[in-house]
Amino acid sequence: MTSLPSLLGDLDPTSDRAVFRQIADQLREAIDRGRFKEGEKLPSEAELVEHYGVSRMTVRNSFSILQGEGLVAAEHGKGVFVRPRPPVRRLASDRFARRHREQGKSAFIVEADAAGSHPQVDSLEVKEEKATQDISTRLGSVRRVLARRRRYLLDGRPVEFATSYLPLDIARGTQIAEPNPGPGGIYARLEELGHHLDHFEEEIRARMPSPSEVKTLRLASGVPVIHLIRTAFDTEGRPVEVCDTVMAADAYVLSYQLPAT
Amino acid sequence: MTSLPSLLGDLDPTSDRAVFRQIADQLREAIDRGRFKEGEKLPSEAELVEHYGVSRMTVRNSFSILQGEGLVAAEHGKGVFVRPRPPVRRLASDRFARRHREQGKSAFIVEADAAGSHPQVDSLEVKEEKATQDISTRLGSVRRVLARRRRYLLDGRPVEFATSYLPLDIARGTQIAEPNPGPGGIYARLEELGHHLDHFEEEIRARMPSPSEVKTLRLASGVPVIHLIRTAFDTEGRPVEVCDTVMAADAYVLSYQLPAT
DNA sequence: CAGGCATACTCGTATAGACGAGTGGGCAAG
DNA sequence: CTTGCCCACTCGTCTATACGAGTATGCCTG
Repeated sequence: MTSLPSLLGDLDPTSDRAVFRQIADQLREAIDRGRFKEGEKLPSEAELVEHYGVSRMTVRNSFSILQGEGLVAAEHGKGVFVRPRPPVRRLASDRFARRHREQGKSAFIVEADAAGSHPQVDSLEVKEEKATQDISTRLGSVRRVLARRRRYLLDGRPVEFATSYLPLDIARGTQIAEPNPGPGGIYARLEELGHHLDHFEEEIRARMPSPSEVKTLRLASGVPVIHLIRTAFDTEGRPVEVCDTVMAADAYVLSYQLPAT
Repeated sequence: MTSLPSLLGDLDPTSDRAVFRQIADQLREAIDRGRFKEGEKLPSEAELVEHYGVSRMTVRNSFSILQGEGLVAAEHGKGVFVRPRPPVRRLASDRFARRHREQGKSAFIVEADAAGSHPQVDSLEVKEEKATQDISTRLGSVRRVLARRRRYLLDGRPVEFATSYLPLDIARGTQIAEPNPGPGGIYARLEELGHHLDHFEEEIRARMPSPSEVKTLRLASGVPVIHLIRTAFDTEGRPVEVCDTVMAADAYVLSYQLPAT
């Protein structure tokens, strides 16, 4: 065990590239080439210290680069491991089509079942509250809204956190204000209430998570979030719902179909 | 200058939260509350060492957390600054509509001009090459493809890097294989060649950038990329182009309209 | 054989010090 | 006044050391 297998090369002392970057480069390349496979343990800090003849902080700096890239994850007491690329969940753009709604189950549950995963919905909160500036603008200057918060899990792993906002004059006193909105979800209820849906607008951003998002989604470091804001419009052009969704980016691929007209 | 303005509190020695995290928390909160504004300089490492009575590495650890979150950026010799949230570029889902194409200018140029920014296209490369497994699959098992690579800049800042892949039997010898594809871009040429476009499929992922992406997009640390793969289908259902796009996530909001049918 | 403990190995946190390198301002020489 | 140098301040990199805490293993004891 004195010398690491020839998986890793030597440092170039003449290079102006910082040592900890050189080490990170070599590890990254070894991972990319499959020398270290998904879930596999990297050499320990001590082994790399020995192999490269550098101090421990330097090795740790290298690891922290790779963590920032989402390539590896450290586990206290065990080692540093190559992060598995988790199976991703595809969100098709037609998931809110009326025909799906008519089957009664929510899009999330249906899709997860189809993929053979165990879906779960969590931390449901339904309450009236003051609209933020942004939500108010999107809903057309409403002051207070009904907020429906929930977290989605797949095989026990939280992957998505979503909040729906609805104007009180639409939602108050209806089943939409109940924890369980009934078959087909709130879109089905909206249509029953005479708010026939015309189209959705979706805005997509990606960014690094806030600490609270890291917590609720149990995100590894180096995993961004996809922030999706969907507004539902009825046939009169009125916005009837805004849904604010934060997704673990390593769990999702969004998919859209656009006409070429 | 002996004591920092009361912008920052004290450490809680009884807390089990690591000191460098407590410091990061305080700085983050101060930034969120606007105590430090966009572009403003944070206290220097030395000042924080003094204020909190910790070692320099501990302060640097705190900064590295905030950098990982994309909240701050260090500038060598100057200080650590609150990252400005750059103005974002919206990509509408109808940007490839035929009516836009008929005006002759590319979507990027038109949109940027409209937003009052100075657009630029860069590092153009057009060549035939072997298709990767993924591209080959998407294009329907083609072996070799025409690849068109280009980088887009906005007011001098690179924001997007894109590669279009086309089957050789469609593109070879046409103006599509020229550096300048002519007015309306390659979609206009495809239609002229009889490949009438029917629809597009877009796949969206978000992830941390690779080192080479950091370089070509000049990304600050803590900025994810949006990875968009668009496939264009003609009216016969044949995929005629795959466009692989990597965007700086802090420069873009994607926007889609979906029918509620 | 089963349970529990000791131990070695892992990463996490923190200190202290050293030198390098980029930036900007002030001062001195021309 | 202008030029150029020096210096103070900034972050970047690296070393060496120490202790804490989580994990796994194997041995020892009952």
